[in-house]
Amino acid sequence: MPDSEYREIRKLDLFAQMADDNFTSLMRGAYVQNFPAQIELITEGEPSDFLHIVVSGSVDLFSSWNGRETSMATVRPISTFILGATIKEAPYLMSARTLEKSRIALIPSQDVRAIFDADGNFARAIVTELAQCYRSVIKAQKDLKLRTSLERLANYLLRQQRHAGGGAAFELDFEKRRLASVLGMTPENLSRAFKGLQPYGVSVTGTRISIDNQADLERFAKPNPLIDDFST
Amino acid sequence: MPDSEYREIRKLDLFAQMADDNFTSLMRGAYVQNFPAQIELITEGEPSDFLHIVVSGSVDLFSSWNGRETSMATVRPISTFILGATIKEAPYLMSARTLEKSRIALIPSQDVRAIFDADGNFARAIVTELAQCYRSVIKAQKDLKLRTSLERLANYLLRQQRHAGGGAAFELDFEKRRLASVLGMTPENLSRAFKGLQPYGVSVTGTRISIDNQADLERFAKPNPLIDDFST
DNA sequence: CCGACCGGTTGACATATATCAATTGATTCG
DNA sequence: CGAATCAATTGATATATGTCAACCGGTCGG
Repeated sequence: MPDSEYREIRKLDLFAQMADDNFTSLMRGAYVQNFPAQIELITEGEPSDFLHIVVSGSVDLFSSWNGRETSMATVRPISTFILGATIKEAPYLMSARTLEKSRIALIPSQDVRAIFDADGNFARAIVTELAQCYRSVIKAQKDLKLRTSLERLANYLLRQQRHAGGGAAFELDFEKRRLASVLGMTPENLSRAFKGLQPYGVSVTGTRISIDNQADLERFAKPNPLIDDFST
Repeated sequence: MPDSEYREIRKLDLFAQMADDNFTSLMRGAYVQNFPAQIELITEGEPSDFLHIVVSGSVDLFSSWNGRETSMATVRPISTFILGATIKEAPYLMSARTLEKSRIALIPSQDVRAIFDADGNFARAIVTELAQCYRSVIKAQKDLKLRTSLERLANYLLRQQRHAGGGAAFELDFEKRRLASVLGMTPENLSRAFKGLQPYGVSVTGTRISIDNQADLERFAKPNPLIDDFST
């Protein structure tokens, strides 16, 4: 593993505070691999042998049932995924596929569990990370149960805008079809939802979004930190 | 706190393996209180000062936005709730109210965090519990995004049946209006959904459910451990 | 350059779900 | 008991969302 990557991973909240020795031994067992786009990295139901870290590129977490499929989340550098399965030593609940050419680090789950016992700082970091993931899903659940698809889109745009720096115009970082799936609707409906937000000053050209009337959109979207603020 | 309760709480996965001293000091700071039905114990957005444990009775976790409200989960003895907020030292994401007369233990969040650092077994238990909660919400999310309301009800009935011992007839443990909210539908629709399951051999009398054709219902519901199995 | 392909869009339509209003049936309480 | 609630149900209707088919416009490879 190149030194720059090693240091990037080290800087992750999950690893930043742990003892050098422990980090080194965790990394000794790790693989880092390049994958092309559209490769299925893990499949739901399989045993969770590795904790995954997206070093570059991006990964879609999705799930299927009875011939249907839905995107649950997108993982971007640098963060981990399937921490829950690793900790519980349980099967993956979601599948993962690369969205683009991606570099992924794989750390054997048993090493993670072993070092958890040996390193208090690492243990605390894992708990914090897990609690973060847990709370994120609850927020997503609230978004889904309490809002219509139009409201979900409006709030997504406000979040994305903020994430992109807060300017009136910004880029979607998803393909629209995947955005539709993440928001729990069909691509056709997403298209109509964008139209439905025009009266609130939203205009769309390809992947470029422009929010022409911030106050109006916010009045409609009613963003709420207990649903939309990712950081708490 | 009566000795029997003390021992009950001690037996919880979360506390079973920790050192006696640590458990004792955790309990020393704890309150146990009786609440009547329909009391709001916590309100979303407030700081998470206490980890809560339902000793007896039952508690509804719910959430509101823009005048709408939805049930997220029901907590029954003996288990904890809002562990995520306690760990993150972050505001509650859900409100909680007693569904019936209930006995609740309250452990100061800062004590939980302090003992986490001091007791490796407790730390490991917290991580396991958190991972469990996390995975449960993901399952709920999949249930919601991948299934129609009829399918959600069918699978709920199968889960409930199993939980009640597996016999053809069993009792709902919710009021129907709350079940509707948990399943993400209106009470009216739940009523129609029960009708919609009649062709698959489901009959309903008040809160009593009878599954007359197990195979038929399962063929329709297509239960899947990665969504419906609570234990993994 | 052309044609195949693919994502996105649009319109027509079907289905699922919510809403509103009214009724029923059980339970509580004076 | 009888009035008042309240959950549950039902029917009529409205709205939201999904499905299907057609079309558009870019991109890519021969």
